[in-house]
Amino acid sequence: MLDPTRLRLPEKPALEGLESKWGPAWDASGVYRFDRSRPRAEVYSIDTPPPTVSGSLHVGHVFSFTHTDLVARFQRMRGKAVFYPMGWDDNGLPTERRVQNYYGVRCDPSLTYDPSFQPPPSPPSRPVSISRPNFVELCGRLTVEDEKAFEHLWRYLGLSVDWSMTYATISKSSQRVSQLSFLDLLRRGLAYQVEAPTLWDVDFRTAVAQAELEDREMAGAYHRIAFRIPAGDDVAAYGRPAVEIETTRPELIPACVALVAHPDDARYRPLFGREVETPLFGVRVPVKPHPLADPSKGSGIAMICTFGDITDVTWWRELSLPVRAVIQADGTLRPTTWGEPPWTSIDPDRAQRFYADLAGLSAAKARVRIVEQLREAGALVGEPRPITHAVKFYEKGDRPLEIVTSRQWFIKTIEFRDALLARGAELRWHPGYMQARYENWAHGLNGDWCISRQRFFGVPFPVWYAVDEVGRVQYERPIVPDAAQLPIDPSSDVPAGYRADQRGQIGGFVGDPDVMDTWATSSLTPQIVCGWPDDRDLFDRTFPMDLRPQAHDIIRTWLFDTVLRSHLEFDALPWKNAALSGWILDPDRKKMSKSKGNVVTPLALLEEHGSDGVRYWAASGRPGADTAFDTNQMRVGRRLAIKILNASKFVLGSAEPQGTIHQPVDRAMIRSLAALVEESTEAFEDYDYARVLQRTESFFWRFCDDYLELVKGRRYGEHGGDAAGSANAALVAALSTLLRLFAPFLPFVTEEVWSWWRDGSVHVAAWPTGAELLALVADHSEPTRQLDDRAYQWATDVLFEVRKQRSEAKQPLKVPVTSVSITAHDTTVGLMPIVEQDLKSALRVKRFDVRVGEPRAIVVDGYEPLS
RNA sequence: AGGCGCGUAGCUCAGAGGUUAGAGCGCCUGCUUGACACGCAGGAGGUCGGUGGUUCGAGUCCACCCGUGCCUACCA
Repeated sequence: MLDPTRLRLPEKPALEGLESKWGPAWDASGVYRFDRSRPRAEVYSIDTPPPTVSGSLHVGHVFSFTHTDLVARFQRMRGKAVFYPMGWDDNGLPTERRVQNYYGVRCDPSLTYDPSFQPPPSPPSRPVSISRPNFVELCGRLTVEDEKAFEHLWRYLGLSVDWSMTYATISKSSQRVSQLSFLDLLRRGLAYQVEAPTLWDVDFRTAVAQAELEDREMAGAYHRIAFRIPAGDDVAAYGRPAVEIETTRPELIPACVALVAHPDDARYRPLFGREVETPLFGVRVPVKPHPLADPSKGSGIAMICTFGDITDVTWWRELSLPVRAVIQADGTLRPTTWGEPPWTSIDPDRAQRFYADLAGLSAAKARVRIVEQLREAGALVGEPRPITHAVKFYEKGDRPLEIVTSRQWFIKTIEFRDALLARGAELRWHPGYMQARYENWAHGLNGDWCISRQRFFGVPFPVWYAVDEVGRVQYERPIVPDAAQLPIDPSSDVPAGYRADQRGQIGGFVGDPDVMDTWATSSLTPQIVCGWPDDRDLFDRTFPMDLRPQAHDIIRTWLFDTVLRSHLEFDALPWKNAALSGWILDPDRKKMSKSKGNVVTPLALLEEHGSDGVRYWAASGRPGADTAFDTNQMRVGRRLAIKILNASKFVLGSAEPQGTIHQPVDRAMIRSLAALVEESTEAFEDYDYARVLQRTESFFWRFCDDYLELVKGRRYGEHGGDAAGSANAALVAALSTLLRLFAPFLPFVTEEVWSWWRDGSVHVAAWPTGAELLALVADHSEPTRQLDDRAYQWATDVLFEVRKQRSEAKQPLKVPVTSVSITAHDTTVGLMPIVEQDLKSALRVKRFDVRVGEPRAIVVDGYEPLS
């Protein structure tokens, strides 16, 4: 166990510089390299979240990535070949935005590639227009820089990633996987294209998915508006000349196609099947019954517009209404000619006059204008009533979403809802209650997954369309490339059987202009990292994966979509376990975010508190629990690391002679350490790393404060070589065990100490077992165990009591205690000979006067005056 | 509105039905002790959010309520 010739103890051990010492050493020795010769059963594979590189890593990333590393290190020490790659999510809108600002450029897809283009040295005030390939090149250039900075931080933090296995979501190989999977879904009819109302961001001018929505509270107003019931109609049944609706979006009146009320609503039943006239525009629209209409909302009758919200889409579809769309892709009201279907009016000139004022305005401006018009026309009943209400936004957007009809690609989701719920139940969630969020989301899905985006930097749809003799694009029959060709970019590559000069020509072809949503590629991370489909050997050794670690706010996107893709592709779960990390909260309990200006630079944190210190803080956050940002905890972690250095120096500094562990106190310590190991292993297997750290730490402090103090004199040989040998053997065994228990949490300090006396890395040392400790002790009979435990307990009781009295007497420790009088039960008194020597040394007590009696008393009689 | 967390010392958190509810930080009092002053020893500090219930026994289980955070939803 201990080789004195191997021992190298530093004079003054310190934490400073351990990160830059061990990072490169691990890299050189390859301790974290994945051994791909191992069979699936001996592999532990991790589907690491690829952080978005356009931006910076924040303390929340450090927090959650540490959690994954803890598990990876545990599994590695358990003997698994850990498959732990690292990815970068450089695909998508955040990168586009960052490149635009960083270089001062804008993508103009109509331009052609300029091979000699160089971005201006500093961003010009007016952005430079560049072609899509040039733009994509700049995205690549910038993300490479970002990825270097990210890797440096992760290495400094001590993530035990195999750095030879990094991937980027925009890389050629990721694009190949993404396009292959898409084409496979297309072939099987699981991906389809359709022109339909879709959620639309008017600033980014792209479709977005349901999963990217968020509600924001906005100021708005209810407008009560009168729809005239045409003369000549029998209005007696309704009894009034007009019906009043309430709306928060009066600017959509020109897009109104019907009114709707609940079928059972007696107030409006007389109107069902009749027509009413829209104010200002005089368009006749039917009044229809539908159960979704809520009699208690507004006036109980609503106008249906194409399209104000998702309910409008439902009504429009289910009631077979026409489309009368006014909001354009850029969010302004379109020019429209009244008098032609569907823009028919009883008074087209009047309608045209009103509308001329609105055309071209943004929705917000049109709202203001139309309220004036309605007021003048007498159609506004009362004044608008201000309210605040939840409005749907694209999560990265600045203006409310609109619903715009456009041609988009979808992946079938709805019909798999039940199967996906079953997959969710099959997955092991850590913590378990996170499954509810997945189920919430699956239950709430209201459409298939829209994966096309009208953007530039992303994985292109690998399809072209023929253009027929009259110039129509044949969307129904996409031309697909051969799998071997992938990845392709249809905007520059040419389909088989065509020439490049036929692009955009009659009888020629066009490429699909869109790119895939970033989640459409991110949802394939298991396929990407495990080598599907080109590296079948790697795939068989790593898939389905063991663990997906991620934050809980992207269950509805990354986790759900990955389960969907794996279900569709392999009819299997992509991983066995999902571990959800919580968020980092401010001291005031709000989620830390950049906008609040309270994000700390992670590297500065690591440098100040040491990577081990920061990891200690992160590891104290239980799976799934939101955790307060607390530099105090980092200081505590740092102190623990320093304590490990010093205690190790003590243990190793005088570890001769080694003997058998035969002293009751030593045996008791070893047995309780064995119990800790068993508990820790079980907790770690259940992903409860926080518990392991907490228990190990608490054991370690007691070990230092009580056990080390108790055996200090003995191990220095004050009570003979045999007694010293037992203490030394127990100390060395305990140190070896504790270092390995701490290794996943504090990789730097544990490796440093390990290197003083052991060959190889602690991070590939075997995870400790209770059995290996118990084997060091010969006698485990019940009477012996009880005696040992009672002796150790009694010794710590005396330790505590005498320390307390010395402290109250304000006596320095160097002052010897002349005698301690002890009154106790006879079984306790019987323990005194076992622990008396240790206690005398530890407490500087000259003599114990012991007698049998009740009640128990431990009394310091006096202190020897210093000469 | 429905669902899921959380509520324990001033702060951050452990307490897996069973002695007198714990730790760290902070605070107070001592102490340069031969691993460590980046340290050591000791002390003060609690109606376990509330009300009922189950139990020999509840911080722990059940019901309801309060506060707080998040997820979800077709709120015109």
